[in-house]
Amino acid sequence: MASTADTKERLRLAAFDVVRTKGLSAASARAIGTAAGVNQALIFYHFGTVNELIEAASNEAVERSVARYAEGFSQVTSLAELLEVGMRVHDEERRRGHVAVMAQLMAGGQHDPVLARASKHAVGLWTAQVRSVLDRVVAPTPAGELLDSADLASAISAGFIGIELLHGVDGASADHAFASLDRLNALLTTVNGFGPTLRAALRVAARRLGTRAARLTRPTPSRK
Amino acid sequence: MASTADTKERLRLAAFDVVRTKGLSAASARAIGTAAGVNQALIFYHFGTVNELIEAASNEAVERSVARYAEGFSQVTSLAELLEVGMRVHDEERRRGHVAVMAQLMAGGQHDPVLARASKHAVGLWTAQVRSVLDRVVAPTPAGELLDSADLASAISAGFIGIELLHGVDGASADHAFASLDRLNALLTTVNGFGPTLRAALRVAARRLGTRAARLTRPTPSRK
DNA sequence: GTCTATATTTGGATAGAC
DNA sequence: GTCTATCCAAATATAGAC
Repeated sequence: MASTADTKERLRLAAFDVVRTKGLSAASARAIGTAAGVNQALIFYHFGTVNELIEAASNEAVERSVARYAEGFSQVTSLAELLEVGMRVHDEERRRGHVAVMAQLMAGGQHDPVLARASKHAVGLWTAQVRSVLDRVVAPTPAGELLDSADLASAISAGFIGIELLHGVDGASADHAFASLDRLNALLTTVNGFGPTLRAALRVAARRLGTRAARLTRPTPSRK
Repeated sequence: MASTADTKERLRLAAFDVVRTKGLSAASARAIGTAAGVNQALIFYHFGTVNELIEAASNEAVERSVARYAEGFSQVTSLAELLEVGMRVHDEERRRGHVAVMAQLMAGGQHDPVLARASKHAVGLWTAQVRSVLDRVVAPTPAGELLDSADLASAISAGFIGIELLHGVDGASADHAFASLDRLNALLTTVNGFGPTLRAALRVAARRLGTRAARLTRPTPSRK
């Protein structure tokens, strides 16, 4: 009592699982079909190509994940709480292998348009979620004057992906990187405890340096 | 007038080039052999397996790269200068496709021990280079009291990899992430302009938050 | 919708001539 | 050391029976 039109669902789940446990390069039609307990030919019948199946699998997974934590994020009221919730979410998503899958898709997406689209969608959903919290919670605070929510949200996404890859290759080094994020966050939270004169001094100094840094960045716009 | 024992060298360069331009999944023995202008069988004769060739190619490239910028890093005397040199190096290495190759290898290294070893070596060399500058230049300053050089160096490496992947999938988003790094650096540099009382207050506050953040981190040690 | 069978291509790897 | 020829495994994708 199983095989109806949820064969597609089983294929999506199996595809996600194979990418998660064995990596993108091992996610062949045969491997996924076997994992799903159905014939590999059904992948092409239902999804067209293997990568389109993987895209569907990723989309489904990321949409569920973001929804899963949406309430938790909505209850955040400070930068410190955002740190706390964000780290809990990241930790849980890491354990579930979801970050690993995203990293695999992003690497594959560098040279495959379908995987690129899937990656952009996944990263975009997480970034939007984080950004909305930043806008609501951090923007009105002193630290918010020094940061741009879109910038920071993208940086957080990129950082998590980078740390995930580092982790799979050199776990100790990834732990170091993670510890560093804590410190920077602590610094930001500390800024929120500053008085008005101090804030003004910070803002001026940061602005001076910010424009200079921006000038250095410009040589590499998003050429693609 | 060419083919002597530098066939190995041509294979290494070709392997690097194929990974750079077409990605790891397209780096087959045949593709690399063709790019090198030699027969694919020579890959197995000289290097054993394709991945071992790719490892040799990566090792050679990263060693040359680090040496290439070593003098520039050695002349850095401040955090602001480190930002400047670091961004110039990153920009140049990105244009040369070296960051892209590292990202490909790290993704592949998640499930392949040879590629994992190559990735660890590459990331390790860059991290060590950055760390040595941090130790020399930043550690004695007020910002240095808030940061750990090993932590920050790993975070920088991870961040660059993450941004690279993000760039290939959503260029605009990657630009946002990069801008954010500038701002954080500006903030750190600003801290270096603080007077002694201010520094002390910062240090105490950061330490308080740091230990709390560390407690949150601990649940995910470098399991592998 | 699902399966079996198969056409076709591509990839890793080796044997053996030169 | 290098090449040709080749074996074998695995991959995508399709045709056609059920």
